[in-house]
Amino acid sequence: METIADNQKVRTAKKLEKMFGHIDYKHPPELCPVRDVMSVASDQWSTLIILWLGYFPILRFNKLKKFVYGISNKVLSQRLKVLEADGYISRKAYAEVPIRVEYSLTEFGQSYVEKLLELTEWMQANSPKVLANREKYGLL
Amino acid sequence: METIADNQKVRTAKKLEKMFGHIDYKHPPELCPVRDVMSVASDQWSTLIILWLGYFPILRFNKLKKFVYGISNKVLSQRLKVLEADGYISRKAYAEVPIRVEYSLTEFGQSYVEKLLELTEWMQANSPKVLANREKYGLL
DNA sequence: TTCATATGGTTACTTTTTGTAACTTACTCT
DNA sequence: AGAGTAAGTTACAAAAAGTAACCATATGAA
Repeated sequence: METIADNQKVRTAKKLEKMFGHIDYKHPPELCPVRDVMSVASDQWSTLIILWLGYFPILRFNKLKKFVYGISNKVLSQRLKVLEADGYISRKAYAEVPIRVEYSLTEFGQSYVEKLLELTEWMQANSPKVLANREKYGLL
Repeated sequence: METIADNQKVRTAKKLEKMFGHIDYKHPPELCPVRDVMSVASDQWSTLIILWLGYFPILRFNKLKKFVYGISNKVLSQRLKVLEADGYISRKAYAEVPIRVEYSLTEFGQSYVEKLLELTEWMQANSPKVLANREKYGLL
């Protein structure tokens, strides 16, 4: 038997489907494109890596480590692997001694970093507000 | 004494300062505006919460929990607190029984979600590429 | 010769963050 | 009386992240 709550659920589900089929109410996370790409976007280290590669076309491991201030070898190495596998960056190793490895954005990564830069512009402009809010709530 | 490497460092540092004073080479993370705002942007759950509140102006705890598929009570409750403290959302509790709590975006949160939506549009458009890359590298 | 430095990582161990699932309070509906 | 609802909290387990030492190989310095 259908209750009022059920009715509401159905209406909501239909409304959702119309408005944004891409984020379905009952969508398993692993099938949601937003979440999928967000596995990179919502990782601070990956985001910083991509941003720095957006500023400098080619960066080597240790240079990257200096720019992405505070990252550990372990996490940097791990993120680089994932970013490469996902097609954001490419890795070129030269058979020199000591070995030289160059990281750079792929075309895909380049298109992503452009979007990302728009978001960081907002961040820079609005950061004072966040800080003000935090002070207001006694978080600083 | 200044070595070639040191020279390069100085030049790089100056170049950086000119190009993007906002992400300083030796900047402590806690003073970097991008990282600061990114503490929200680079959290998947916070991002999804804000996106849903961007679609529906007012959402209650359990509704939000259904939309942000897979989030636990614990994490939802925690993220809502932080988002409120940072000024992205506001919380209104009504002294009813059972208690009713309404969450909505602040003006600041609204301005943020607009930027965020631009990024998710890119995600939706480019998700197939990510999936293709993953397949190519045997990650699927 | 031996020590120090550099590269691009890896490994073992610890700490922090997440996820899971049960529980709470106070009232309503059956 | 028993179940259900709202908005969480709590204790415990699992996963992720941080820390620091280590690796091979070579060059340059003492």
